[in-house]
Amino acid sequence: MNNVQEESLRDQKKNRRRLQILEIARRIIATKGLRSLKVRDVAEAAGCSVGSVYNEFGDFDGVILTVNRETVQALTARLRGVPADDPVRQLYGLAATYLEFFAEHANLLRSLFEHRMEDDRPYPDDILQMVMDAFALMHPPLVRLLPNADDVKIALLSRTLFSAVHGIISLGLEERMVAVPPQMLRQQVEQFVDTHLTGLGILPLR
Amino acid sequence: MNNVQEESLRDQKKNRRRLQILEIARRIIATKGLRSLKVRDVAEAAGCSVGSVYNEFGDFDGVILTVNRETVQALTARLRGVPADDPVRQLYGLAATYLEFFAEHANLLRSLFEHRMEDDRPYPDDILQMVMDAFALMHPPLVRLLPNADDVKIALLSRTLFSAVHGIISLGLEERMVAVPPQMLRQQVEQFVDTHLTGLGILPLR
DNA sequence: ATTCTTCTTGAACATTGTTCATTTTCAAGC
DNA sequence: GCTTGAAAATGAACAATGTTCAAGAAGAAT
Repeated sequence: MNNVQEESLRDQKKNRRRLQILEIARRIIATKGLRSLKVRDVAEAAGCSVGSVYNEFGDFDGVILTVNRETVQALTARLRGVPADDPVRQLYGLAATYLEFFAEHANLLRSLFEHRMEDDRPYPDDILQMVMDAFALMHPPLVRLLPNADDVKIALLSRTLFSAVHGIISLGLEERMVAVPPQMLRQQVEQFVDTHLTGLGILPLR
Repeated sequence: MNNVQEESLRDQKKNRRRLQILEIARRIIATKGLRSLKVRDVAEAAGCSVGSVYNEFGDFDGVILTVNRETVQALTARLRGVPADDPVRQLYGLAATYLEFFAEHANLLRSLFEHRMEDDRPYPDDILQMVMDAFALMHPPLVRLLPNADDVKIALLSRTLFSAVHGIISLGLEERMVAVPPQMLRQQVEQFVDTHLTGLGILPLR
């Protein structure tokens, strides 16, 4: 049976507007940081009233969370593009790709990791799950490299290793903190993964 | 010569008030998070007007930054208390102590690492420097363990390793993100340091 | 064409950071 | 102790920004 509902004119406009609001919000976050994102700026740039933003996203956090959701989706897509031919190269590739993506979209990533909800409302579960899933992308290559290890242990190792890389990169790119030159950071991450794989017995000691 | 100026009544009150404002701001951040910190709440709890807060700290960021400054000072003091008898134990101790401190003061640490300035004003240099100094506390034990290595390389390694530990802990304690049980996190950090020291050739492969 | 539903609007409101003219407080000089 | 001048405290007013909602506009249904 055919459930394809033809889209009404109303829905078309609604969708177009929704996309435009998100595009503008993302651009502002990316260029000027989350703290510079203002409802009125978004509404004006999108050519609609502030009420429409609320009508579409419930509250302003809704806009931010939707941008964050799309950020982690884009990140995951990029990470999935890393070749899976050789597991060791794949691990290096995941770290290097994360660095690239973070460097390109630093403010968007900060929005994803640093945004806090008002009061104590919980962060949406689906976003958290997507982040964890992205961090689990080191799992398959690690399984191939450590075929005798417990699968639960590998899952934990994957999260740990990716979290460590995240820490190195997010602090390294923090222009607030004595900016590490990008080229040096790349080397730094590579060296780190290298040493850790050596410690796991995957690479030979040098 | 004796420069000890006896403190005027005026200065006494000023200092007392300053301390009280900071104490209250810290308590609010620690218990309800940075986003719940409001000038009026602080002023009321400190028994003074909002103007006095501004008079003392310039703007509201000034209050936050002062709390953050004291947080990194307290952190550094705790890290300096780690015994330096055995360098390997010292490294484990630094990681474990960071975990402890982070777990006890999660919201204060998040304020330190996640607070962004309005517009694009730069984060105060002295705070950044203090954070880097704290992260450099792994330098001395690493020098002892790798006596033949280049000192600049060790400095970088110290920052890398501490940043990695920071990433594991800050994401692990993120109750937003599928909370890792604290006991497990401790093990996780220990295992991580273990593997990395093995990769550096400091510990034997197992 | 008419009616009904839904969406849009933007002025009004609520919250919160910031300023500043006025008042108060304190210390110094007489 | 009183006077006076400087410094600080006050809080009402202002500014910036998130949020709501009654009224109107736009599209869908008949």
